[in-house]
Formats: sequence, C-alpha cells, structure tokens
Amino acid sequence: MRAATMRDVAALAGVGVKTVSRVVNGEGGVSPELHARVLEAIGRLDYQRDLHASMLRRSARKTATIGLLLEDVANPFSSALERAIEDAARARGVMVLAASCDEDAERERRLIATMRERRVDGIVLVPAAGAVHGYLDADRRANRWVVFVDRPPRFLDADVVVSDNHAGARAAVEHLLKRGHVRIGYLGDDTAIYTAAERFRGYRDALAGHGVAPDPAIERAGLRSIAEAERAVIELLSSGSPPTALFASQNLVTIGALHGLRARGAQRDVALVGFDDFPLADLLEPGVTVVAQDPLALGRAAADLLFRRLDGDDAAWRRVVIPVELVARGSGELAPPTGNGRRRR
Amino acid sequence: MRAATMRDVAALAGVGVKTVSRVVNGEGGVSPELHARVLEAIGRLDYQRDLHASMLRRSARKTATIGLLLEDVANPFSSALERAIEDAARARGVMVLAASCDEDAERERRLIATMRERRVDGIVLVPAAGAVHGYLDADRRANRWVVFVDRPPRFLDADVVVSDNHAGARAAVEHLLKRGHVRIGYLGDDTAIYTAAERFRGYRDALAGHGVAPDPAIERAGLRSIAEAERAVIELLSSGSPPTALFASQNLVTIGALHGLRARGAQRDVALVGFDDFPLADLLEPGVTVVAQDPLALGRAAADLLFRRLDGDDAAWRRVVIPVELVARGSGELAPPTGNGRRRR
DNA sequence: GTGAAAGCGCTAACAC
DNA sequence: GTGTTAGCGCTTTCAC
Repeated sequence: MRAATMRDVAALAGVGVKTVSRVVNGEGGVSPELHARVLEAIGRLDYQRDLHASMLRRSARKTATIGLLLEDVANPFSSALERAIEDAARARGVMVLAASCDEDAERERRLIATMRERRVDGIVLVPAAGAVHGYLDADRRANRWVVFVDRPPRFLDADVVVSDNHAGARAAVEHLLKRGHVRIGYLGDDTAIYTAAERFRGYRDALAGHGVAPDPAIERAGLRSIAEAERAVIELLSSGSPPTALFASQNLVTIGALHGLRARGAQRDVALVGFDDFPLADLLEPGVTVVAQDPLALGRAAADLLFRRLDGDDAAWRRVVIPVELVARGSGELAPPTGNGRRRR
Repeated sequence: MRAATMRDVAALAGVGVKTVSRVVNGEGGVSPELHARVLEAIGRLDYQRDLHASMLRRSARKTATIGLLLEDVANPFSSALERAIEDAARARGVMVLAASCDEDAERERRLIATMRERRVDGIVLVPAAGAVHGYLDADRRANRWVVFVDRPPRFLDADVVVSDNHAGARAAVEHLLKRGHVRIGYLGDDTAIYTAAERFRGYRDALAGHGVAPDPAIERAGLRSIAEAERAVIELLSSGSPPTALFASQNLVTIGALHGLRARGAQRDVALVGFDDFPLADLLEPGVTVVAQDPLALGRAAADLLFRRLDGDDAAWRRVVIPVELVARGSGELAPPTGNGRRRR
C-alpha cells in the first residue's frame, strides 16, 4: 500500500492541498476549525510529509541531512567524533549519513558521490590516506561545503580541524627524555597519513631539541595493525641495543606495543607513551601514559564550522587546532636501566 | 550557484532530456555518438543526478537509504553493530542514517519519524528501554520494514535478532559455581531493558540449578554507569558477608566492577565474570573472563533480514538467536577463599 | 533511436 | 483565510 499524500489528506479533510501544507509546516493563517479537520485527517491516514519532495520545490533547497566520512565507524576515535557531530546535528534537526572509508581513497570518492546524489547539505570528512581533493573544488562553487577533520585536505583549500599532533608528540618524547631515556623507539602508522607524519616530526624534533641523534634502527613506520605493532616491539627488544623507551604514535599501535612488551615480560622495564587515549588505559599495570586527544572537541568544532557555512558564512577558510594533553599514568615514568651494572644515585 | 540539472546537460549536448536520462541510468538504446556527447556535457557541468527527484517519479520508490537507531553510536557494542550493517548496506549501494537514542523512548519515536520523512527504505532498531512499538504497526501495512536487534519489540510482532542472553548468563554463573563459589553477587543494568532482565533470569536459574538460594542483599540492579557500578562493588565488599564472586551483566558495569575491586585491592581475591567482551580485557591482570557477544554477527543477521524483506520476502516473522561464548582469562577462575580459617583439601 | 508531454509530492506565487 | 496553478528534477508513457 502506497503512503498517504497531501492530496489524500486534503480530500479527506475537505480542504485544498495548500491548507494542508500550511498546517504541516505550521505557517498559521488557518482557521481553528480547518486546522482541526486537517490534523484529524493526518492522524487517520498516518500521513507523513515527504521531506525530499518538499525540499525539491523549496527555494532554500536543504535536505537537513549531512554526510560524515570516517576512517571506520567502529574505531573508538571515529565513533566519538561521530557522536559529537550527531549531537550538534540533532540540535538543529539534521540527520547524519555515516560511512567508513577504511583508508581507501577510491572508496572515499565514491561515497562522496553517493552522498551528493542524496543532496546532503554538507560533508564532514576524515580523508583517507593518499586521497587528493582537488575534485571537490566544484562543490564550493555549487555552495556545497566540506569540512575536514583530523587531517587536512590535499590540493584544496577548505575548513579544517586538527589535533595538535606535532606538539603532542614532541611533549610525549620530551617527557621520556626528561626521565633520562636516550634510546627512544618510534612505532608509527603509514607516514602517508598526515597525523602519522606530524607525530613523527614531533618525535624527531624532540630528539633534536635535546641533542639526541635519531637512530633509524629503532624507528618503525607503516604499522597498520595491532599484530604488526606487537611484532615490531618484539623485534626491537630482541636487537643488540634495544630502546629503553617507546613512543607509539597511535591507538592500535600502542595496544600492539603493550602486547609486545607483555610477551617479553618487559612492561615494567621499558617505558611507553602512546598518542591517543583509550579506555582502560588506567586499569592496566602499569597504567599507560598517553597524549590524549579530544575527539568530542574535534567533532564539535567541525560541526560548528560546517553549520556556520550552511548558515551563509563565507569568510576565509578556517583552521582550528585542538590542544592535546599528556596524561601520566605510570608507563611513561619508568626510568631507564642504569648501564653496565652501575647504579645511579 | 545552482547545481546543473538534466535539462542543462540536454541543452549543452543538444539532445532531449530523456536521452540524458537513458545515459545516466545506463538504459542503452542510445547511439554511440549521442552517448559520447552526453557524457561530455555531464563532465563539463559536473552534473550529478538528484536521487530523490528520480526516486519520486519511479514506480519502485526506493531511496537506497536505511535508518539505524542505536543506543549510542560511541559505545563499542553499538559501533560494531553499525559497522556490520554498513558493510552489508554498502554491498548493495545503500547508505545508512545512524542515530543514538540514549535509552530515551521519546527520542526513539522522534528519530523514527524523522527517518520516515526522509523515506528510508527500512529501519534497524535497537529499541530504547521502556519504548513500546505498537505505533509501528502502520508501517508494515505501508510496506516499511523495521528489524529489531539486541532487544525484541514490545506490543508488536516483527523480525528480531538477539544474543542468547539467558544461556550466556547462566553459563557465566555456572562457571563460578563449579569453582566452588556460593555467594555470587549480581551487578546489572536497569531490568526494564530486555537484555538485563534476561541475564538476571539466567543468573537466578543457574543458582537454582545448583540448589543455591538467591540473596537479594548481594544483587544490585539499575546500575547505569561505570561510577555507579564501582560504588556498588565497594559497598558489597564492605558488607558483613561479602560475595566471593561477581557476575557483571554488562560492559560498563564490568569496567566499573574492575575499578571497585581495584579500589579495595581485591582483584585477585574476588572472582569476576562479565557479560559482553571489551578491548584489553586480556591485558589486565588477571585477564577478565567474559561471556563474549558477537555484535558483527548480530548486525549481519539484522541487515540480512531487512534486505530480504526489502526484496519482497513477506514470510512469517523471524527470530534469530546469536550464540555467545565464554572466554576464560583468569578473573573467573579465581577460587573462593576457604571459610573460617579451615583449608580445603 | 529519440523526444515531447504528463505527473511523482510538494511549495511558490498569485488569485479570490 | 483559502484554493488554484505552475513547476522543482526527474521518469513514465507514448508518439514519432
């Protein structure tokens, strides 16, 4: 059975369609009597306006729907971001079409096209590794806005919200340097990913700032999973001159590192600071010291930027940087072993 | 600037709109020459079909969009479910409108109405505590399908996918009973929630099966947060005759219980089994024994049911029960202390 | 093969 | 206050 239309309602109530439209949209200017009759008919027919048909005809053609492209909706960082954006959207009666790119640039492109077909009012995008965004230039001209979160666009100017990756990574590594560590291993994601590259830069800059020469032998990039990170740590610890501390540049990498340390029984000997907080980091022994990002703040800022654009703000592009915070819990405060059997005092 | 329409494309290519439509929808029956000219015009104008306008006129009026209502997109159980449903949807070119109800029945209702306005083809719903669903009856008649996941509908017959809550809880408690525990505390969510009620039933049935009388003094329901669960555990452990083991009927409650045990230094003395697995449960000391649900399987089954309905299957309602699995990691295998200073042999 | 006209459900513009 | 007509971007129908 086909859903009831405005015409059905009008016929049942014995009024014109425009009167029904006025009631449905709360425009006023309808006599109490007709108003009641229309509501009655709506109830009887279980009528529900077709938003897309209505928006098709309207001059301010909005669908009250935005698109959200994440790396993976199931990842805690992504889903916190999603939640923040959903809350901002709900406050404005806007719904969210959410999707996962899995770092696949081609999929990102296809998903954006699919969202376009549905005429979303705007898009919040965590770009996939390696994706370029020049093709989005046409959108701006068509007044369709895209806000970038967590990572900036490539080959495009646009609004962007990022964490302070460089400063956070630098602070993490300095935290370790201050405790006397010199051989600090780096464990990181694919450096094609902006955040990974920034954090690696922070790591190197911290070392340089303390006059420590980097040692590529204890730097591992391109770790794409918990298992890979675990293997990398086991390898590093088995080498001739193993690191006394580790900096893990990402969530999953940190967890993999924990597994690796555990496998070698080294969790109380080798210091560890991770980038990005995760649940239960405080319940582990020792607690895991991290540089905590604020995904809710990232999401709120992104939603805020997007909705301002949708409200007509066409000022210059904005770049919002969300601060991060070092949370000391134990693993990052482990001292380096004293060399050659000598004890420090 | 307004987005290009089919008429713009037709004008630029020097053909009729119907020819453009044929090309866009890959209908064939267009000469190679005109086909090329149309594609050229589409590229030049960055034309993108308006899916909703197209579906408005079509006879099989589908939006290729489904709705998904979760408890909270940021909760790991919910987001795993979302991911499974997204994957099934993407395989069919369908997008997902996701939203969080936060156990608010009124919000659930409003969100469903909002999704209706957008003419979603169907809805996957994790119902809010206390929500009733009789009003959805109209939808079935209008051929709009709703599939329930994790919890069944109330006052409505519909397709539903649930975990085997009763058997899982029973297995968890029997696991503790077999190790000699008799005073097993219950920590649970609001029993207005179906899953909480089922798990409580499993707990009681396990006790009864072993001839153990329940003691309401060590049963705590209505725990809505980590902090509440933590407080409940501390309270239980401070009482005259504290439990020697705990069954936590849910994710957050388990984590709260861990905090509580830790606060009293009892994590190696009081046994614990939780319902629902969580990341890092294996890295804690001792590892946390849980009854693991399979949210991906729940999501896949729900998506499967919904898409079958959308494909025209109108057989009887289906009820799918997804099995759960007890994962022993240490905390559930702790033995009870030997009473009155006597040692068992 | 191709295109003109009608109409999907709704609102804008304008009548009464 | 109220209703009528046209038209949003597209597909259907049907003529050429």
